Amino acid sequence: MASERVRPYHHGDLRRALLRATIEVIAERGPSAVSMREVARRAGVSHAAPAHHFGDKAGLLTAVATEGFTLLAESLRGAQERTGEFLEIGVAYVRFAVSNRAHFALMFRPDLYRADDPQLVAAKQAAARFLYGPAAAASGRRAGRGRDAGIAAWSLVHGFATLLLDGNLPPAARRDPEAAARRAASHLFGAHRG
Amino acid sequence: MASERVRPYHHGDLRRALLRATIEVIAERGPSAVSMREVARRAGVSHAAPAHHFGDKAGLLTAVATEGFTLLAESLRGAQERTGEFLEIGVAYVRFAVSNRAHFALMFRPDLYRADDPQLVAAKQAAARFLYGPAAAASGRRAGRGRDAGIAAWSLVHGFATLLLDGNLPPAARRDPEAAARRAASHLFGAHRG
DNA sequence: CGCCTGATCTTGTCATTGACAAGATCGGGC
DNA sequence: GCCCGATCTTGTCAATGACAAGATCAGGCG
Repeated sequence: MASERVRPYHHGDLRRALLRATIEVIAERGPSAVSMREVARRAGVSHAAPAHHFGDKAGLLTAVATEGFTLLAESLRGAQERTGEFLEIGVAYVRFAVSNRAHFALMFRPDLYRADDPQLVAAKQAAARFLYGPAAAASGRRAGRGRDAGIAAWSLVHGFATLLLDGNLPPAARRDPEAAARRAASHLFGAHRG
Repeated sequence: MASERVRPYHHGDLRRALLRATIEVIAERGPSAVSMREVARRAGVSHAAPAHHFGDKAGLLTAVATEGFTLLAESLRGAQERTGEFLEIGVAYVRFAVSNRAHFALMFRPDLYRADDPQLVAAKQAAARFLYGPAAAASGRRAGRGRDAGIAAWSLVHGFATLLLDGNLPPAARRDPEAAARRAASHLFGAHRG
C-alpha cells in the first residue's frame, strides 16, 4: 500500500523549504499574515513540523529576518567593493529592499520576531557597519559629525525604501526606484550642485 | 439583584474607549499583538462589542491609523505655523513619532489595516502635503527638483523615526531624539556649513 | 548483519482568536 | 405609552499556536 508514496517521511531539507514557503506567504499577504500551518501546508508537511525546526512562530520569523540581514550585508559589501562610493551603498540598500521585498518587509517589524536573538543581532550589526563606517569617512573629520552623517544617510535610504514599499511615494519613484533613490540621496553630501 | 450593577448596558462612548484600549495594547505589546477580545476586555464590554463599531479587526486598526494621520497632520501644521521653517516640520515629524509611538507604529504597517479606506487616504494625504509642499518651495525652481527634495526630506525624517523606534540608532540619538533629528536633517538643504 | 539511539516528522489535543448569527436592552421620536 | 433602530450580549464555528506523545527513519556500533 506504500506504492504511491510520493514524499518520504524525512523531507531532506525541510528547514530551507519552510523558509522559502514563509517568504512566499509574506510576499503574497504580508508579514502579519504568516501562519505556521499555512507554511507547513506549502512545504507539504504536517502542521507541527515547523515547530521542530524553529521552536515557535517567532523563531521561524527570526530565522527569516536573520537571513534577510545577512543578504543585505552581502549586497552592501558588494556595492562597496564594486564602486567604492558611499552613495552607491545607499542605492544598493534600496535595490535590496525592492528585489527582496518579503525579507525587507519583515526585517523592520521587530514585534513579530525575537529582536534580541544573538545571531540576528550579529547579522544586523554586520549590515549596519556598511552604512555607519563609510559615512564617517565621507564627512568632515569632526568627532560627532561622522556618526551624524551615517545616521542621516541610513535614515534617508531606509525611509525611502520603506515609504516606497508601502506605496507612499509618487508613481515616478515607483517606476524607477533606483534612479529616484540616487536623486534623493544626492541631496546629502553636497552632490546637488545642479 | 441589579443593585450592584456597575456599568450600564450602554457604555456612553464605547467607540472612543475601544480606540484608547487599542492604543494601550499597541504601546505594551506592539501592533501585531492587538486582539479584538483583549481590547473589549480592557474596555469592559463583551467580546463582540467592538465589531459593532468597527466591523472587524482591520476596521478597528484602520480607525486608529486614520486618527494617527490626522494627529500627525495637526502636529506638522502647528510646526509650520509656529516656525515657518521646513527643518522644524521634519523635527515635528520625529517628535510626533516619539510622543505617539503606538499610533506611529501602526500607521506604517498597511498590511494590518485597510490602506485604501477613503478617510484614511485623505488623512494621510493631508499630512503628506506638509512634507511635499514646503520642500518644493525650499529648493530650486526646477520642475522635478522640488518633488525630489520633498522625497528626500520625508525619507530622511521617516527613516530616522522608524529606526529610532525600533532601537536601531545609537544611544545618543535615543537620549535626545529631537536634537539628533535636527542634526541629521540639517545635512539636507545645505545647512551643514560647519 | 542487527540493534538502538537520536533526529525528524505525525497525530491528537487545548485555549485563544476573528467572525458571524441571534437575541437582549436601551433611548428617543411619534 | 409605544415602537423602532442603535447598542451591546451570548453562543457558536473554523483557524491558529503551542504542546504532548507517538511513529518513522538514518547512521553508528557491536
